[in-house]
Amino acid sequence: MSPLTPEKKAATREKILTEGAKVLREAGVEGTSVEKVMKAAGLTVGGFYAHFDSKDDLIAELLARAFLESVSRPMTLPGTTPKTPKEKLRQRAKVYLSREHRDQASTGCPLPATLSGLATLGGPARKVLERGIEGMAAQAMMNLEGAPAEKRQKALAYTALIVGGLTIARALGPTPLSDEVLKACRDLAVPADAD
Amino acid sequence: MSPLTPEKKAATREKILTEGAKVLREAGVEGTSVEKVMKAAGLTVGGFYAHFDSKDDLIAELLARAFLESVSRPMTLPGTTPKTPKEKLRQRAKVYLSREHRDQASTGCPLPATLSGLATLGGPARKVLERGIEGMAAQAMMNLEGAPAEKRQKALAYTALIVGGLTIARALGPTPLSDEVLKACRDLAVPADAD
DNA sequence: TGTACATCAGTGAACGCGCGTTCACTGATGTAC
DNA sequence: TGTACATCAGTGAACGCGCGTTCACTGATGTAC
Repeated sequence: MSPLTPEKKAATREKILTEGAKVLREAGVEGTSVEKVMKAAGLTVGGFYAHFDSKDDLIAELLARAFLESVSRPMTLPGTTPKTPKEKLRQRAKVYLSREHRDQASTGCPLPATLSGLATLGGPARKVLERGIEGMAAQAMMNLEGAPAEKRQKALAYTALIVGGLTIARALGPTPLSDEVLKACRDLAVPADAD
Repeated sequence: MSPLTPEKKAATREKILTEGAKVLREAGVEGTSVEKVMKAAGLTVGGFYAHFDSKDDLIAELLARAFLESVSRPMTLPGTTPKTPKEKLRQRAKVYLSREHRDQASTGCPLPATLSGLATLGGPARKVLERGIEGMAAQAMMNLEGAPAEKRQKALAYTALIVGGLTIARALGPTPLSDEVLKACRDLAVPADAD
């Protein structure tokens, strides 16, 4: 039926997406060049267009996947088993706002590197961002209490806080001030008032 | 002594910086091209290097100025006179996280458009960012209560929250979700518990 | 006061470079008979 | 089973473009005498 096995092509596409995800998280939208991604996948530039319509097409797909990963990422630290919703939120903030997450951008949240670049991009990428923010907020909502409207509002602010903290910390690099920002956001994200 | 009046040259430099500031806030570090800035200032590309060593030199100066402005910006709404520290903080958040501030990037806070790009830039730009964050936090600290260490921590988290909220809102554009994010951050920034 | 000269802010064309995209090609794979 | 052919993922060179930067120039301004 087909001259090449479709599985092989799909595998190549997967490889491009996997490597592209790393590049995107490190270099942002504008820093992600087609050649860089293809080289990382062990291929040459020209072949790219057998898998994607354009660079924007790739970026949109990468963002969509990155958000899915980001949301489905385990919220717990290895070796710990948080019980209460509050503990879960605290662990999530601890992981998201950790020095490790700040310093290893290539496997972490894609938002800090991409947020600024998205304003330039067109409609599709913005829709992806919208779904991504909704996803992060929905994840937080599961561990909040109160009326739905109140929970949603808290979840959105919580999301903005941890994203803002990580974005600033990444921009500052590994410095004392950067560490301070991370800690300050951890504490505001989940106040230690109740338990 | 000199062939041209130095005042005139200084005025031209000022014009480049003024117009450059607008471009930077709208287009970010990578979107700010020397030609764009010079055209906005009513000049041609070549003349740029009579005033600045390089594009990076311009960016660093623009950022430094933008932070100064951002910090010295009045925290009050026209026609109102907040009295208590809490009221001042609330007004600051209201202005910073307003739809107007989100939609008019060219005259607002430079952080959302520049944060992602700064990771790429070298040491000087990072130092400028550090001073900028310190400045914003110091401004918030003036209206916080408690022990100095506690105040500083709260101020840093407050800064990350409003910057994160505005950055996400700008990336989303003028949408209902974007409005929700702004409101959610305003409420978390200054809880309505005490007065 | 008038003329010749020096300075230099700003002009505009050119440079090398990396980008996204195109395209003629090649070679491995699968089909037809 | 063996041979001729078709397909198409991937190659590698080329394209047009915008970028940061350079550079020979020009023309208004100020100085020297």
